[in-house]
Amino acid sequence: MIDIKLLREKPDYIKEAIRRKGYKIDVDEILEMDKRRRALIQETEEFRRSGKEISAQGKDASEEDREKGRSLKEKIKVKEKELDVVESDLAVKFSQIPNPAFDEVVEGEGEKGNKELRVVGTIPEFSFKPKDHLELAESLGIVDFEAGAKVAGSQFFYLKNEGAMLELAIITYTLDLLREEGFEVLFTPDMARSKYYLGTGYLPKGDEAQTYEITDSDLGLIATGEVTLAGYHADEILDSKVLPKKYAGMSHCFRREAGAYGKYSKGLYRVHQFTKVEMFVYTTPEESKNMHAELLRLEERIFQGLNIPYRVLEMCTGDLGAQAAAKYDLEAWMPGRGEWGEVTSTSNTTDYQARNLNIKYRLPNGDTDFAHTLNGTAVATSRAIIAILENNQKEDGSVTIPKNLQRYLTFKTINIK
RNA sequence: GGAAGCGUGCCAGAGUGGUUGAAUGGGCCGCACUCGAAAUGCGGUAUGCCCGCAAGGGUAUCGGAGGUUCGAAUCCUCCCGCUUCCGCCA
Repeated sequence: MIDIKLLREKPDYIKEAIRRKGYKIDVDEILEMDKRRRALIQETEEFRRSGKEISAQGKDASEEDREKGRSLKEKIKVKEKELDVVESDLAVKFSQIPNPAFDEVVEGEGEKGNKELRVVGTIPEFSFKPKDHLELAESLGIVDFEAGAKVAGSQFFYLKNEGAMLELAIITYTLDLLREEGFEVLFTPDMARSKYYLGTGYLPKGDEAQTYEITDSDLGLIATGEVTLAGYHADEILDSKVLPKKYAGMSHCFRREAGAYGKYSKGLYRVHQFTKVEMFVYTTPEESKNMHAELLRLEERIFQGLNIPYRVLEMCTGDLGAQAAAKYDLEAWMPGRGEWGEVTSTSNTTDYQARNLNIKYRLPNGDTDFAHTLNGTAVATSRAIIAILENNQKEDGSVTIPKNLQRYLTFKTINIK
């Protein structure tokens, strides 16, 4: 959520921010509700104050005053009920206000407005028609979608043999690299309580529902390690001396992908469960933009190390989502379809997520304020595997393992069975 | 899954109905002492919300939600979490 004081003081700025992101929210209605809320608080508190005067008399309170106390109690109850309704209505509306994009983020609608910053690496030239990863993986015997569909449903899969080992190698390679860069490594829970996945912006209901919920419990399967990594320091006040706190979290990710059946829903590109190493940083407002650049640099380092050609996109205002003030994606070249495909995404959520989850930091002078949080994909193994298979395929259908992964594996190529 | 216990401030730990935001100790910050430091002494040290230009005032918060009472950290109910023991299990 945003700072409600900002809304009161600069409603026009917020209206403009909402417009830039392409949201439709009635700000004036929210301001009215806020006014009403504050008036009710004042009335309630005045009743309470009177009540405290009576109870402060202790045992000596007269029967007359006790009676007065009884009637005040009733009045408070009525006001509180009224206040509850106003507050919960306000909370629903207010939480829909998105995090304003930074001024420098280019305005645009949806994906079309995104800006390509650079292309890195060489797009491979094949003397034959390159196969897509699904065809490669199946003939190599390293993935089994049929069994996945039978046991768990469509868009679930088994990784087999070299495929499974490849996934582990990708993870170990990434974690080694991030440890070297000062990240703490966490293997996180794959489930979280609702306040954490809601607080990070992953909604279980609606047209684009992402999250699976566990029946008869407050738990849901996480759609990303961002949820458990943000939750790690929720309701805490971090000493500014320990910032930035950098975590590399490995988890499985579960996505319902409701309404997302499209052109690329076949194969590993869009699946209900995958493994991901996520980077997550807690820092100060002063440092968050630098840290965002840092996360992007690391994502590039990881993919350069895997020798995968990619391009960097800067998201326009219309493609940031509610949480991010700025966001970059890496798209890897995927020869099988002859197009770029998203492999990472890094967002600066400023204090927006920190407000939802109550993550603060303390300055040396004792003041506290909301921290800034940032997240970025280090590697989502399923999509990395697509890029590795498709870019390193040979005419006979075998695949060469990128050099930096070979030290983690007992084979240098995967051959047709 | 069964049984018992516990949940208080940055930490430890008092407090079982009356002005308790909460004793005491530790930590931390400031000041004094010192050439400097240690030790010692003195003072300070939660957060949200509401009103206010501010000074300041009000209100809430002792795991969470309800309830009893003029008054609850203290009593009652439910929930959540943690610990220990038993069972089961990787």
